[in-house]
Amino acid sequence: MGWEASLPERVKIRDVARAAGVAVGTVSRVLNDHPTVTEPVRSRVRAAIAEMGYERDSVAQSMRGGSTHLVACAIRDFDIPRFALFIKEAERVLREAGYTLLLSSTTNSPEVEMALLRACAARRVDGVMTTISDESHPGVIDALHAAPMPVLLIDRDHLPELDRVTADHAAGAEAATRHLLQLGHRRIALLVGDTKAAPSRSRVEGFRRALAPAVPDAHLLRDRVLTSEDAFRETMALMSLAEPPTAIFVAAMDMLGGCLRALRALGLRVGEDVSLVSGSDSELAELYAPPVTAIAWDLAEMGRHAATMLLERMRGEAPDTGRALKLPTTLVVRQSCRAIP
Amino acid sequence: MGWEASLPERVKIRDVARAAGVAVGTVSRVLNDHPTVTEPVRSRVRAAIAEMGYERDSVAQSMRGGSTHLVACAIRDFDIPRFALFIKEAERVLREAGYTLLLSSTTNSPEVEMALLRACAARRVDGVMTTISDESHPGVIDALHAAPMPVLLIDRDHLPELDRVTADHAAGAEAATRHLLQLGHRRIALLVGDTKAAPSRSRVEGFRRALAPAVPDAHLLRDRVLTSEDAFRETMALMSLAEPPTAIFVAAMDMLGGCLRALRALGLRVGEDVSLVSGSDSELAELYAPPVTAIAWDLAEMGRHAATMLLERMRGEAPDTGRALKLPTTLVVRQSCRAIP
DNA sequence: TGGCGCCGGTGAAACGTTTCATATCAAACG
DNA sequence: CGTTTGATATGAAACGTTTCACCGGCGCCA
Repeated sequence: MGWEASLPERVKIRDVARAAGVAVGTVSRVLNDHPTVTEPVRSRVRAAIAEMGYERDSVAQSMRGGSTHLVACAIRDFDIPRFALFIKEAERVLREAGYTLLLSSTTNSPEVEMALLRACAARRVDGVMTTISDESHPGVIDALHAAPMPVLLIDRDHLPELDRVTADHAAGAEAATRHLLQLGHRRIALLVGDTKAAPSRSRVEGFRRALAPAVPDAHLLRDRVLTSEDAFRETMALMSLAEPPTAIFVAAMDMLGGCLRALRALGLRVGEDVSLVSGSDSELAELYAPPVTAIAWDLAEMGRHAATMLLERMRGEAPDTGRALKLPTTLVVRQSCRAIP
Repeated sequence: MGWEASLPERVKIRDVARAAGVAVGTVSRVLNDHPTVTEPVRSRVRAAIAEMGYERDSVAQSMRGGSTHLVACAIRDFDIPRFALFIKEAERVLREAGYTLLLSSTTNSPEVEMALLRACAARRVDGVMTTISDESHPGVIDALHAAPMPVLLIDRDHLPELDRVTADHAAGAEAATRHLLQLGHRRIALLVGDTKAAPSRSRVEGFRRALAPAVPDAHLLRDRVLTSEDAFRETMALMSLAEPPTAIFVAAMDMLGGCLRALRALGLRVGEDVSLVSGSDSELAELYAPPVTAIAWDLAEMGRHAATMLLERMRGEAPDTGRALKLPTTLVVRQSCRAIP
């Protein structure tokens, strides 16, 4: 293999210095583009570096300097396909700024989240962007505040002292619900994720706001829909009620598939037998027959901004107070909702 | 914020030693569970660690020890939704083994890939799992061999001296093509990605094998389909041919959406006007109307095995020769293919 | 020509851990 | 009782870089 036995004895700054006939400090100054080094020396050192294939050891660099140029991103579950866009853009921005992305799953557990923050501190990670699963968990909140590096929250809005990027889920949910109301729907079911976290709570809030002064039927409000199977099960249950809903607003992220599977299993036609709005847009929503009305927002932009804000904060260019960016959501009206008498 | 000005002066091993009234070396031995520490000393040190909230600095640890417990994963593009499953499982296995995943996009460029390997060396990353965009690029091949850490290839099979996990795309493509042939199709279009890399080449190979002794019509063979827009464009072009194909095998990963968009734009019905097979399975394929016949393989298992094999290699538990794991593909027959006279 | 300031370069300390040779001490043994 | 042995703990070196106090020599001015 090459990497196991006969390690070619990594070349270090000392070897370069010896080869170039200068002191190690001088090589370091060349590497870091210090002005106080004369041209002949600089090029001699550069030549030695090139010839010997020297590569800086960033562990040693971090050891001395402090910064690791590592940024951690932690979310509940990577296989939420839409989140890939967030990560992709965040990684791009960070990479172009010389940072490396470190990815970790929180598995939706406060304990894991606390462990993660500790691990980031131990690794001297320069910055963290993360969701958190339970906004009122004191341990996690303490850990966030005690973190020795800047933390940016993804889609969480309850800690004004931290930077955060969110999508306007309340407005999205309100618009979706109004859309259904205008079409004459009164029995509207809502599927959301964990209401311990902002997105689901905001969606419920927007839902209630649109319904007011009427209040939602408790039977039609289902939370803790976290997996595709949950969505399948809840949809089955909803449509088996004595008085089933005339419309389903499947607001939990990427749960449309589970819902559609259930409707298919029940032999119900979307748009005909039950109207449908998805809380997040996807190719599936776009290309399904009929195409499914959905709430859309720009996850790539969200990732881009998250990375940018975190970079500013790490560089100390940000104000003392936490900054909030709330991205707009839009309702993409398609053909999955029918007017009812 | 807490992290900016008044850093609470991180507690180090020396402070713990002083508090416990022992030498730093002793604290280190307690931390690393060395047997040569008496119980009273051990518990005294443990108490001091707990009380002071000491946390090991893993940068310093790596500095001295060598291992960073970092594993890099690099693929072309994260927003290939199916790959999230791979990453998710790989991350889980690695995390449970005490490693942290470092994620990077290669942007399908050999230069970036070479830079990435150098950066991994500089960071003293313990292992790398990666795709590579051009299997015959000498620079990348040299870099792979010169890498000072184990490298595992994802879905690449051309370097027998390296570990690798692949899916049997050739068999999948062959099965899909036979399926279409049996239904009477003769003009079958194939959309694949970059044939500089194994998956696309294997798919073409399986396609040819099924067709033999007939040879594919060059007009119906489209490679370099890398984005959804490419798939859209190529599908439009194919169906506008004087003699359009009766079936499309959209074998490039996650390109089904683009293809379906084009067919919809042309007003062509899947199954009726043109048969369709997708080279990778997805919710879209499963739930589309009609459901789309697709080639499936277990990406989660692929990620799991990749991580496991890399862990074994890093621990030196693997044989000297590169190991290959080829996951089977299955053809999930749905209703997107019609028999033709 | 001698003193001074300045430029370019040097060498060592420091970062926080692990490890290794060494010191200490009690028990065991002749 | 003196010596060996074995078990624990100690202190310093080492990891590879950056930085900083310092030094030699050069040109400039008196």
